[in-house]
Amino acid sequence: MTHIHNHSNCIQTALNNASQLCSQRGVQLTDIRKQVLELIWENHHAVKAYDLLERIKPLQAAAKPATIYRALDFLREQGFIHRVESLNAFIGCCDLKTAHEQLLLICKQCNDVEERHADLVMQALAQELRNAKFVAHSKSIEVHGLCENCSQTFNEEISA
Amino acid sequence: MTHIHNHSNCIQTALNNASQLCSQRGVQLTDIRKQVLELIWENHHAVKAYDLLERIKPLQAAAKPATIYRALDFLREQGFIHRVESLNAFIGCCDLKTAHEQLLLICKQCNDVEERHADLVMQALAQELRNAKFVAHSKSIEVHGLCENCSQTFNEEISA
DNA sequence: ATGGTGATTGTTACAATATAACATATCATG
DNA sequence: CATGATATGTTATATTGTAACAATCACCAT
Repeated sequence: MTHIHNHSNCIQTALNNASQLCSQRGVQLTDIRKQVLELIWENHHAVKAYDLLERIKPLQAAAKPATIYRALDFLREQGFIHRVESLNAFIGCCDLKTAHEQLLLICKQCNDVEERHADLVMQALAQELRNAKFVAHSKSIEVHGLCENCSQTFNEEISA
Repeated sequence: MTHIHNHSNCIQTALNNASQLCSQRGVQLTDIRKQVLELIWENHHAVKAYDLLERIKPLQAAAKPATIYRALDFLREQGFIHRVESLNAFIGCCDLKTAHEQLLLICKQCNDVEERHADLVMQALAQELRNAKFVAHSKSIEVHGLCENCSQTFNEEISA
């Protein structure tokens, strides 16, 4: 994620892609699902399920935990979002086209989550799994730390 | 993890190493902490905090959630256990000597968790983090699937 | 030995995350 | 417009994890 970008593009792209893929797949991007996806895309932070619940209530007065978790399940099955395991939280998937296995870089400072393909990491991992004779069904690679911007800020602060 | 092994060795080694490291570090491996570590090492499955709570009650009648979570915090700080993020569960660390960043292979069938060094994966990841200019504080790599034994069993079943 | 200090544990209460189960409504299609 | 599948409403509860403060214990200097 570059620090400065036109985020409304991100949202629009995500919604358009999801909409199109749902049509292709014959599944329904209902109001609730779309609203949840839109709320997740409000920024590049990982979002908690109960935060989504609070934020969807103006739109869906009847919303309950199950409302959110069902929408999240759907969006995950369709590959539109990732679950950040180490945070019990969720982020929009930036890359619906290619393989849905990515590296997540989670900044402790600004809370942004950056998604990266990291082909070489995935290749090395695939080799390691062959060595281990382990048949993988799903992979999660999550790194916590400071993103480029925040580590710069940090350095400026301590040298000031 | 090989399927057949003398597990009492695993437990003894883990407890001895922990004990020795605590002495070196001037921290206390109290009864509770030792008992929790021993319970975690009862097998190579990931263990849930509240399962530990039930299982420590015969030994510590007063045990409450905080009892377990405090012990888990301590054991993690000391690097004696890993938290399996994708399971909200914990396993003993098999490798106290080298870097504490490993690949966890989690079998859906038998629930065993295998820890692997995966140097090449870590190298590729380090390179990717340099590319991203991301300063890592902690890493979690978790793969769900079938271990060697269980995938063999599975193949035998479907060919039978 | 003894008293002070920080570390550890006891205890109560509660917050945060997630699911089960069943009723109702909506949709897509014949 | 009837029907089955999909989606949502609703209530209740299970699971996971913390906060806050009191009591106790371990260690060290005197």
